[in-house]
Amino acid sequence: MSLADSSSLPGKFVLDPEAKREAILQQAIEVFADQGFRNADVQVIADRAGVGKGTVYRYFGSKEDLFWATSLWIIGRLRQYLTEAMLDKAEPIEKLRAAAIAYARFYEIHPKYLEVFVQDRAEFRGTVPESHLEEHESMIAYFSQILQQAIEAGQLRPVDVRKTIFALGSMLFGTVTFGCHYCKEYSMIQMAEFAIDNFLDGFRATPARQREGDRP
Amino acid sequence: MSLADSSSLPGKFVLDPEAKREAILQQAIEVFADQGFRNADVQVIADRAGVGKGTVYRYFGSKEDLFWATSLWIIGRLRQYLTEAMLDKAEPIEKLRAAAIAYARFYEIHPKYLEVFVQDRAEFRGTVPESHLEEHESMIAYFSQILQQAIEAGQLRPVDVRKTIFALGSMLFGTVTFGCHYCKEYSMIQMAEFAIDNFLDGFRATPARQREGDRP
Amino acid sequence: MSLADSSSLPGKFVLDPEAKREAILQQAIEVFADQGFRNADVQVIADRAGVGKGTVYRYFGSKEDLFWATSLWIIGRLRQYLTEAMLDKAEPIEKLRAAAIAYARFYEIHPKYLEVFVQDRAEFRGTVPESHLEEHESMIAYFSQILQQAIEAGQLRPVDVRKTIFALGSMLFGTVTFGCHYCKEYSMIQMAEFAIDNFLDGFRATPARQREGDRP
Amino acid sequence: MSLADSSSLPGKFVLDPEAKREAILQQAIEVFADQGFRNADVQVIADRAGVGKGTVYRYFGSKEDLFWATSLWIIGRLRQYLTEAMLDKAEPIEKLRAAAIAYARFYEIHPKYLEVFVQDRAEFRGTVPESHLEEHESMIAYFSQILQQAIEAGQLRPVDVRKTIFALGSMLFGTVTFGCHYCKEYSMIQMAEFAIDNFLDGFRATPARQREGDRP
DNA sequence: AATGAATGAGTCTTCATTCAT
DNA sequence: AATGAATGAAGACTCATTCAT
Repeated sequence: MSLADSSSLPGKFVLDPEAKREAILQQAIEVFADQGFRNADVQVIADRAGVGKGTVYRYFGSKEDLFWATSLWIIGRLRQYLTEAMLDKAEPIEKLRAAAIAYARFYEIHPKYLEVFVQDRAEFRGTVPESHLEEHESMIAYFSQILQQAIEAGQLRPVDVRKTIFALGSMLFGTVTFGCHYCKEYSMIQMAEFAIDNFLDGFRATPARQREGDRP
Repeated sequence: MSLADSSSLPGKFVLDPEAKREAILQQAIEVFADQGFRNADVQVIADRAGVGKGTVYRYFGSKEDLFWATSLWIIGRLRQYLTEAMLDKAEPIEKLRAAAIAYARFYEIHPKYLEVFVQDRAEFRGTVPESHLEEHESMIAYFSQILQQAIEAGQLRPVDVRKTIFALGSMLFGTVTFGCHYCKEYSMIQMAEFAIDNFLDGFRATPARQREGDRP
Repeated sequence: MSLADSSSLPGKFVLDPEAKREAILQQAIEVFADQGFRNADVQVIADRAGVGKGTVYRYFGSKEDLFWATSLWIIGRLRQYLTEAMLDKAEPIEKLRAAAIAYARFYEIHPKYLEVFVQDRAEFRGTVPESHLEEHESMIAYFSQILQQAIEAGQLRPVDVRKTIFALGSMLFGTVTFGCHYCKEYSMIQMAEFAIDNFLDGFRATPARQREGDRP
Repeated sequence: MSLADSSSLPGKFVLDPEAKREAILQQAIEVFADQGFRNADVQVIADRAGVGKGTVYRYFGSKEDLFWATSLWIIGRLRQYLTEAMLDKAEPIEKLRAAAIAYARFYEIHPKYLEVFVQDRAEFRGTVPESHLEEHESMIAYFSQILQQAIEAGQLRPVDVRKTIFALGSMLFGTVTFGCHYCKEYSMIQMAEFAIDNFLDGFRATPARQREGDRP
């Protein structure tokens, strides 16, 4: 081992590019969440990530691109979290319910991610990048499929699938961003549970009142 | 009427203070909606309102206070709009439905107001002024009262009123901000109608399926 | 007496022009002293004087002219104060001594005046108005005359009168502005007494050591 | 020497940080002296120093800090100048006299420095930074020591050392700032020489009249 | 004469981005 | 590849002065 091989020396860690990229991303989330996109200072992100300012630009191109990257990263994590939450659910309708509650839990666990998400909506109205739309369409397609299964299994009425998924997504978005912004009496999860149950009730093939007590 | 009565002469209108305040406010809404709060330039607002920059500061104190003023003005208009939409409805449940749809229609007619609303949530997480909270609580109380009446009239199940109002508000907020941001296939109004109907169905004392066709 | 004769009604005093001018001047001194010339806000002066901003401009023309007016007013007061301090002194040399100590006492009693004086020197290096120079020359002439008398009376050596008066003025100015800015251990008056006594000693026809104890 | 060694090429000089800092400082002195602190525009300082405005802020933090830096720099130069002026003087009393005249010469050579000094007193009455007070106390201590030696050597009467040093400093400050502001007939140096000689005379153990002609 | 609303030129300060090392 | 010094455009806010009432 030569003296130049500093990567294995303690004290000053030399990160590989991927780890460096990840470090910048994580700090960017923190700073964007705390300060808002416009208020955030790239220098602060660089400092917290332990890299030079130029490196942030080398890796992400611009402050805006960095923001999109954080946003996309969060969406990826959300997708993964929702997927895992549905793993042990057999019934399509239970998958939807589990996903909805996981959605709230995700942002309850990571409130910073929520702030980034809100920034996303507020700052960049007409300029969502292609990658985001694709990711979004992909999730819609995924949940539409599950909803379709629920309908085909006779669990839900034959509703307009796309419209219903949008309504569900909107409701959840509203619940975590708005409801819990003004309402401190209930947690996001409580509100989401309340919302999804009523939501599903409205669409059930078998009216709710006849299923009284069929959930734990 | 003498020639000196310049206030009625065309060309250069001399606005009274209230009209000037209103003009600034309207332009502020436009600019905040188009550029976002941080991006907005007070000079631009002043120019569009036809006043000096100093006048904007004279009337509103600071850029932030100007923003709060626009935000509060919009909430006032929304409240008025919702109130009018419920005027000719007799049944509590019909009032809620009418208000929900009016909520969407309000932002569909005034998309700029929606952008300001979103800015509100994104920019000022922990710093909402007292006046806003009061206004908000006031609206919650008002709709809670209607919901209570619906319950007492036996039209809705005896749900947790406050929780339900929060859920309703969250759903509507989500519908107008998020749903229609990504979904261009349906109008806000269509989505809101879809959402409110299902929402109410979930809470009806008489299960939805037994009321098939009871709405026009 | 008609009802319109409001000047004699209690509650809201209507000042005659001279009193109003005086009120503005006094408040200007306070504000210039507290904030410095550049930092001072004419609006604040107007408010404190209980007049409109326009009135300040009507009476004094500009902020700078107002400053000169305050400065000149203070010099006038100083002159009067020094004159009174010399009234009961018979000997020329005692007059000079009394004036020097009164100079310090004047600024010790009115520290705000001192601040204005310092502003004067700092802000307007090359732009002293004619009226100030005249006032200044007038005081120099006055004290030169006294000094001349002291020389003719054989109390002081035949020094260059003008030079000596400048030296005396400089020393006193330095004592009140600088010495007492950094030195909190002695009052302006103590420092001025110490300074003037030594100053005069240097110029006495009869060497100081031979007059030991001839002052109380 | 390669062509790439651009630092020695004429035309566009690339200054090292210390030289750049110095350039900004020098221009700041000029501008503060000419315009006064409040009136000075940081942009002008930057332009004259040949750097970007941001660079000024990078080096000095704020306009006020820049001012303190110039002020401190000048004090440092003054101290050095006084020290050199005393080098070839053996007698304590001659050291004091040399320092006093050097004090005047310093400001006569660098009138801009004087203006900065006056700004210092006028603008920042109660907010002198610690570094300035330390510097000041250090100089007082230094001259007090010399004065003490003069007393112990029997050249001066046993006066209150601290008080006398303050009186001397005040007199010199007054001489350069005030005297020479109004009096154009004598140079600072002439006035200071006149003042210090009389000042010392007042404190001599041997009365002045007995030493007639002992100075050139 | 008195007022104070309106104005806009003037300034400090920040920070995204670049680029020489 | 990595850095961080340098930049200058941008923008909030102030306040002396004016002038219509």
